[in-house]
Amino acid sequence: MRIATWNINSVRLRLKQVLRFIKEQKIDVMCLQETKTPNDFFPSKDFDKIGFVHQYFRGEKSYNGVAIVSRFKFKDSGYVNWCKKNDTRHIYIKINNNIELHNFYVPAGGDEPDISINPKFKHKISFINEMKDYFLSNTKKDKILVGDLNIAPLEQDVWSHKQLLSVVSHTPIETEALLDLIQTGEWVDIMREIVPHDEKLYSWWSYRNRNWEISNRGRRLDHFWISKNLFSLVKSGVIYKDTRSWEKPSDHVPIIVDIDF
DNA sequence: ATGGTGGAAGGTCCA
Repeated sequence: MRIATWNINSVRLRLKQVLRFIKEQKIDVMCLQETKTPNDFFPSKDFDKIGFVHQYFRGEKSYNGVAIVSRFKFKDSGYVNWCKKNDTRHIYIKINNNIELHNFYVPAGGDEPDISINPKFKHKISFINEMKDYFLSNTKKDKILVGDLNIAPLEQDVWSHKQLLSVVSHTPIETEALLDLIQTGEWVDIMREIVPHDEKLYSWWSYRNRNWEISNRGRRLDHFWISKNLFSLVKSGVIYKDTRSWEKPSDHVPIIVDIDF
């Protein structure tokens, strides 16, 4: 089974790119973040046409929104309202063998990395802490977690560790919280299991840099995790950088993982 | 030190 995750920054504006990606890469289950559209306007029929008739999505006007579209039937679906908000940042489904697949869009956190003055940053930290509590109390062992977590946890997950230490996405408060979440949840960070920690690895390049490929000031904000006991089933994992060069690109690129079930 | 760009809106917020 080939599962992919991608923050597409508007599912309606990026529809052609998503369909092209699914087709070219032969994706089976596609997880999307930042769909930015209410459920009534989600382009269901366009996914039906390519055989992705199994769909679950939660969206809202202008902001957030997550979706899972699949060529395989899934058993169950649901979501959690994190931080007592109803802001469409999470859904899950159960794929075959009752494996839970969670799709997250974690708050970006604003500009100021200080919970006492920046409510957005406080929200982000609370969100990560709630995820930790949730997966500690959810004792089910067979899980996958994907999405835009808006944190680049390791030194080589950003173009300059030193220069980004006080930039939201790479502050110690965030990176320590995320690494703690990985550890306590007994997750394997698949891409970092495959790519050595001393190699740069990014999934996002800002729109604000026209020469994004030359300057290569990226960050690894997007993640694909799996429960430790399932990791032996993972056959490959790739951050698919090509889409960043496509016409009208998202600023994020997809992650593709092959799992043997 | 600042602003650079893009998306959903149709002014302004968010990333």
